[in-house]
Amino acid sequence: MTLKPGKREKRAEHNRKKLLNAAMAVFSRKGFHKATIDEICRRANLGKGTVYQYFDNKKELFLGIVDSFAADLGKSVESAVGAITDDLKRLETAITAYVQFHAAHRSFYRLLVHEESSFAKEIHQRFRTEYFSHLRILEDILREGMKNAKMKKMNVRSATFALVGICNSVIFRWLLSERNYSLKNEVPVILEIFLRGICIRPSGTGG
Amino acid sequence: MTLKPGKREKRAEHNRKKLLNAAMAVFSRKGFHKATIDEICRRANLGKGTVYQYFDNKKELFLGIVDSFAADLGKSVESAVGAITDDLKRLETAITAYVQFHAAHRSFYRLLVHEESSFAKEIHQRFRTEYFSHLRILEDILREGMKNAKMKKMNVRSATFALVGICNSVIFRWLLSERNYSLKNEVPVILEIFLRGICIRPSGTGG
Amino acid sequence: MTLKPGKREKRAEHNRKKLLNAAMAVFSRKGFHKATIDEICRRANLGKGTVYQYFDNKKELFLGIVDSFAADLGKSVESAVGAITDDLKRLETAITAYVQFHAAHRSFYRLLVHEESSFAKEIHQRFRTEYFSHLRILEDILREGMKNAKMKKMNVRSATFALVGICNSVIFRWLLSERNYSLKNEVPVILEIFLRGICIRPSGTGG
Amino acid sequence: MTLKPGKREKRAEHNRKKLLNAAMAVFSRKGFHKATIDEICRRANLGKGTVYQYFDNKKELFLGIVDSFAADLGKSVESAVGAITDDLKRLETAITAYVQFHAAHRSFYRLLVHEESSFAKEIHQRFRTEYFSHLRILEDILREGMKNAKMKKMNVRSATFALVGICNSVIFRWLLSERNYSLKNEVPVILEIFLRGICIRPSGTGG
DNA sequence: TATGAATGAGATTTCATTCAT
DNA sequence: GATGAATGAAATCTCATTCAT
Repeated sequence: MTLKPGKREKRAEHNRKKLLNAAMAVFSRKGFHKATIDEICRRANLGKGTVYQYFDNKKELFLGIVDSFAADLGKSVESAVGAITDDLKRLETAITAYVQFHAAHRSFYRLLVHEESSFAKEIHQRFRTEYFSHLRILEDILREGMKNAKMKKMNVRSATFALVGICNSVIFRWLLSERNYSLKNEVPVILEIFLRGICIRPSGTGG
Repeated sequence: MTLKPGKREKRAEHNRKKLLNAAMAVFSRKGFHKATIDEICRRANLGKGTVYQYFDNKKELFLGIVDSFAADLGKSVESAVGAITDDLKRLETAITAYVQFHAAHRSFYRLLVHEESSFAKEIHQRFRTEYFSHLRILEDILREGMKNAKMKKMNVRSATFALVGICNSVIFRWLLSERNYSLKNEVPVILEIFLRGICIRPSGTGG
Repeated sequence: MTLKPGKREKRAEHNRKKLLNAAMAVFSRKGFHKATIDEICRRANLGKGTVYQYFDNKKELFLGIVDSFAADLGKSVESAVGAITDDLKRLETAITAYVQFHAAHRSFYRLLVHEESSFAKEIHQRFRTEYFSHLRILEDILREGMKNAKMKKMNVRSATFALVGICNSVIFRWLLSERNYSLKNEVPVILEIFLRGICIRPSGTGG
Repeated sequence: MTLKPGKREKRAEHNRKKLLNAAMAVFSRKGFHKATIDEICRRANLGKGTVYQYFDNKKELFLGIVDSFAADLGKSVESAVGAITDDLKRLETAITAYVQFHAAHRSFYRLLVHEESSFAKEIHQRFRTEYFSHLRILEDILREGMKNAKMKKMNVRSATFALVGICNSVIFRWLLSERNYSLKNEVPVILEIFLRGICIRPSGTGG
């Protein structure tokens, strides 16, 4: 019980890590609200009070994870990009790193991007036809465009999701902002990117 | 309280609607978990028990809203697209309808896409630098590309969000799926769309 | 909807009966507390409000059943005993009628004598050994007595239950009374009946 | 609040006991359903949550009492019987212990045997004549038998209750069983015991 | 410093009863 | 008379947080 006076901080750091790991596991399985401190500290093999030694409250614990998760993600992308100089290559590498990091930490990704994952899934399952009737419309348009040789042949579903992803992200940004710009004005941007991409001369790039 | 003597069912339907509206308002302000049945029925000017006459439980109430919301969104996009025949025009119209519908129902959109809106905001505010260090990297790449005249000049932030949107959406789709395809293989798709768009002949269109 | 003025009472009586039957069924399956008015009137094919036309409240409905049940039981025993004159024969007949009536209405019997039947069963199952350790002791005594030829050879379990039944019933009576007599003084009565019965000359009667 | 500094477990055990006692008191006054956790923990001077630290739910709390009660009853009978060797003496002692234990814990006995004591009492009071019309018949028979010198003179009411007790207990046993034996066949057993007792040679014993 | 028993505000849900139609 | 939508008091149970040990 009595540690050499030098080991104190060591143990403290160790416990903090144990807690973060346990919390990460539990939060991403259960979502923020359904996760309980009890389960977290049981998993960390630490007393409940100890949690409050290191984190002010449940929310701070959660944000503590976000913190370290975000830092890791940043580092991961950064180191992947590394010394690459070609812009497009850098972009590709960054995207790959980003995507793979999330695939590797899928559970927590869910937590961050679609907080209540189980719910999202349920909604999807129940309203595949209902909720995604607009998705269907978009799909139809794209499919038609491909048939008419106006659009590149590719996985329609992927393209649709990409489009919706752009839209949602733009909307999301707008919502988080002070909303002092018109969302409608973003439509051309969305359209431009989705239709023709951001490259000036799309010739001469490998997939 | 002042109702035309037009039958019981009339009122029943009326109350159901009142509940859905109240629930929509409360859920989207507070998120699913923080919203309370109490507040919902207070806002609807109805007794607590009445909620349970129409919905089995809180979750069903929530899904009841999603249901009608999704139906409305679908109808909105559909009717906007209407009789338009040109593919690209259809697409633009659909996107506009989609974006505007969400802007008009922003509170509920938040609920669906980022269930615990307040949380998302908090994360953003607290970790603007931390969490979005990868965002910064992407931004840098894009900015550089624009400077080097490799990419179109546009709002860097918008472009970045568009890119992240595509990525997230693709990841999300993968997570909801049975994951029997490799996420890594989606990177070229993302890249292709983001860089060169989905149109086959990008010539002759102004930004 | 408008009945001939003479049929009114007819229907009233009919509905009352329907309710009593439905209530009997539901109460005896679920016990008093778990039974709901809803289920009762659904089963009776009558509106919820109608219950309150005939009975002041749930309890009165319950007592209404007890009432008619008790009346039936009384009639059943009475008519069985009928014109029989011999005392012992009367007794045997009465007991048979009593026992059989309860067997025929077992569900409601449970309700009356062991109100929360499911609970009683659960207790029995969980504590067969625990709770009935005293039962085991009694059984041992009786078994021993039979072995030593002091007691008649009979089903030990039946005899034990009979004994406990006497005890419980006597205790029960005492509890319902003003308790102005000593329960201890009842022990000899119990013992006398159980050991030697209430007949004066037990000789010459067939079992 | 004033506790010897003797460890956490000490207090834990102490609180568990306090809860059991409080629960015993409340349950036996109100019956299972009318008893509230609130009242129980108020009486125990403990927080509501504490109840759930020790017992999974209300039912388990209830069964927890049954458990300890049953154990005590068993011990009580056992120790009373102790080293007594004579069968009849053992029996008498056991019965006395059994009866007295219940008299001492009358409130809980009520709970076990007639779960909703208040109800039983109410029925008795309201239907003394109705419900017990069959009791009256039995009483008449016994009274007649005593007058005719066929039965021993004793408190008619006590004898009647004893008889009904035997019957009910036998019926009860049958109900809890798989019912693969005929209840009717138990009538001779009941009759034999009630009329002539279980002793083989009833001669030479005074009432 | 670490612990985990104790806490109690607060949430969901049930259901007997009322009363306008 | 019959109905069943509306009601809201009341009950059980959860769990983040505190604090004595």
